[in-house]
Amino acid sequence: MSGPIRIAFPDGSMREFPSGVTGLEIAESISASLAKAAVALDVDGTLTDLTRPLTQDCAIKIVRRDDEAALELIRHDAAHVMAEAVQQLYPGTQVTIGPSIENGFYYDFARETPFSSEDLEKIEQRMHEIVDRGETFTCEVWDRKEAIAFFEEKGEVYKAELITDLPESETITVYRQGEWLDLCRGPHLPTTKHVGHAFKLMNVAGAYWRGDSSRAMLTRIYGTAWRNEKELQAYLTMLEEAEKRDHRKLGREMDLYHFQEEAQGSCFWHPKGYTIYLALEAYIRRRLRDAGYVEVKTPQLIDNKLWVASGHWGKFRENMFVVPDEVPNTEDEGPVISGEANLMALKPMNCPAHIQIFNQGIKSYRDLPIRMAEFGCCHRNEAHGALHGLMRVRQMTQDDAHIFCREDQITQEVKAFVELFYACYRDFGFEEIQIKLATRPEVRAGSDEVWDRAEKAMADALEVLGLPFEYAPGDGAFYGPKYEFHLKDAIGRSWQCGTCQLDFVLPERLGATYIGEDGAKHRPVMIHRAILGTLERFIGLFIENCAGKLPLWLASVQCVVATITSDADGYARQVHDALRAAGIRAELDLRNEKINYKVREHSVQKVPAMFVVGKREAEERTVAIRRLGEQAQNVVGLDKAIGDLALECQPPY
RNA sequence: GCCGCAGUAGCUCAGUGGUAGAGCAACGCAUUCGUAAUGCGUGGGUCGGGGGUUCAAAUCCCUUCUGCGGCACCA
Repeated sequence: MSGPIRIAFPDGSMREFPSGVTGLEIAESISASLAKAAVALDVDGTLTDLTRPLTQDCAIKIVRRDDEAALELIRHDAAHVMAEAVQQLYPGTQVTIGPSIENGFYYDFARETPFSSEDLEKIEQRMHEIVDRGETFTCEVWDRKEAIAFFEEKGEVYKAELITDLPESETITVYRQGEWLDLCRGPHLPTTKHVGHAFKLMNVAGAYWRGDSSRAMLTRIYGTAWRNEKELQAYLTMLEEAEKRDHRKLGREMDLYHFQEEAQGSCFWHPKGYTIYLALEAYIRRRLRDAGYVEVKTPQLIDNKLWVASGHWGKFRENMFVVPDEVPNTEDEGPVISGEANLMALKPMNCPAHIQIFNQGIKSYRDLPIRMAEFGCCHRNEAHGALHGLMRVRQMTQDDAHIFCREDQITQEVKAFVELFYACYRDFGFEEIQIKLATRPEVRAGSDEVWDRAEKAMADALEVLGLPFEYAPGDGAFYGPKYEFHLKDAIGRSWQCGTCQLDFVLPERLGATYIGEDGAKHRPVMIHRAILGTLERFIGLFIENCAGKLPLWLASVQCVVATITSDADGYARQVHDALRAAGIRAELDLRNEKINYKVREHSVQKVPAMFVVGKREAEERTVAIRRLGEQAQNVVGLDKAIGDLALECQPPY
């Protein structure tokens, strides 16, 4: 071994150790208790095994089991422990991959018969035993060929394939825990005992080998794992709470909308739900108008000639509903459709139609940018398994718009859009918005050179705005790169809402031009953009985000006037009329029920304000205000109460 | 579309081969009550659809549809 190496500690101090020293030895040199608590070593920002020899100068941090950083290891190790348990209990089951994920871990198995929920209990039981056994995790470096031969011999063809596909430069490491071992990059905790017992297997699901739908379907078991029982319980409680704010459940309870099998994936908006929808649409319409947009309306059903020209027929057809342009056969016998008619399609997007409007007449460079908006109802033939309440529907309405501009206007237009986007999201109180820049997909239109330019323009705009983003390679639309703005639902699933897509391709395919300063024809660039995305998904997410307690301006019923006894009926009607006259969405509850019952019912319905009136209020011309979620009653003069509420019902824009 | 699970009254759910149940909701009657469930009574079902096994099927088998959780795909 060469000379000593210099180790930097988190407090800034520096010490020398002989080359080959391990994290465990360093911890021991500090204190026995630290050595006992230590589970891994952070070397220059990368987690490694405690027993790995250090041979270079580096900055380290000793990770204790209680540290946040240990969670990932606990989860990854739990996956290994689960895999061992499964192979013990169900010999012949092949292991594939098992990473740690947010809140837990999973492992994909290849097995003829699927796991049942009783199997999960057994596996969990065995996992506890393996943890108690407390085998040491040891890392071994194997020869590539021998490793492949070993796994093939064992019948572990998936593991063998993984090794075969690892780059030559990669060292093949295997982690052993007692009798059991797995191909793994590591790092791991010192022993299986360190996993602890705060884990739970959650569910079984199918998953394609290597995420490829043309390959084998494996069985995935999901689990959750935490540092202690308290954290585990807190997580399980959070899941229960989240279930209560599921927009599908709330939509039914609050009588907002429903779905039924005759129109799967398309929403039936009830009066109360549609009130929310209309209020939201009106809001975004005001925003767009003031941001210099014009609004249009284009056809639903369009001949496939246009879809062929736009490229949708080639690249997007499997997601389109196609309709033959013919009179259906009305005879009882024989096919309804001849199969020979010209085809039309329900529009899956508005863009080609907007270009048709742009193409009418001659456009000058002075006309640009043209910001053309449409609350266009689109249909997409989504796979059955993809449908999910309002989040994933087949009929959707986007707050869609296309900005036709010159290349030199791209940056300013994109920037203006992103600013408008954030101004709107602030109004809804969404805090966590994740931005992804999705780049060229495999199936695409347009030259690489055009894509280079478009992707660069998109990245530059975000950098100018100082907004952090991640790349989503290959996720772009077939005509251009895009920003995806993601929001999370109640249980943490991420959904794309807003979008902003740069498109050099469609204007060319559909022959859009403008006359430049030089008197020659030029191609406009097209920016496809949506702030809320689809109204359906956005409303679903927003309902989950506020647990059904919508802000006043969006609440379908903003105020209920409820009487204590029928003596106050006449006055209650006056109050109700006055509320309506003030533009407030109010309802009247004159039922012969106790006030307790009425308060409970309207609270469950999440009505934000109640005006309770009895004999006293009628005599004094007041109302007893009770706000949702509060116990207190506030007796206020009628005119002031209505004035204040009307003010509060104003939309944020 | 793929893997798994589920489908019983408007909602939540019980019912493992022998006459379809409960709570809430609805409806009727009584009750006029001061801030989260007043009492009594009544009606309500092709047990998702189709086929099969059986003397007999909500229950067992096959098939199909839809929903749920993932995967794949995507706003």
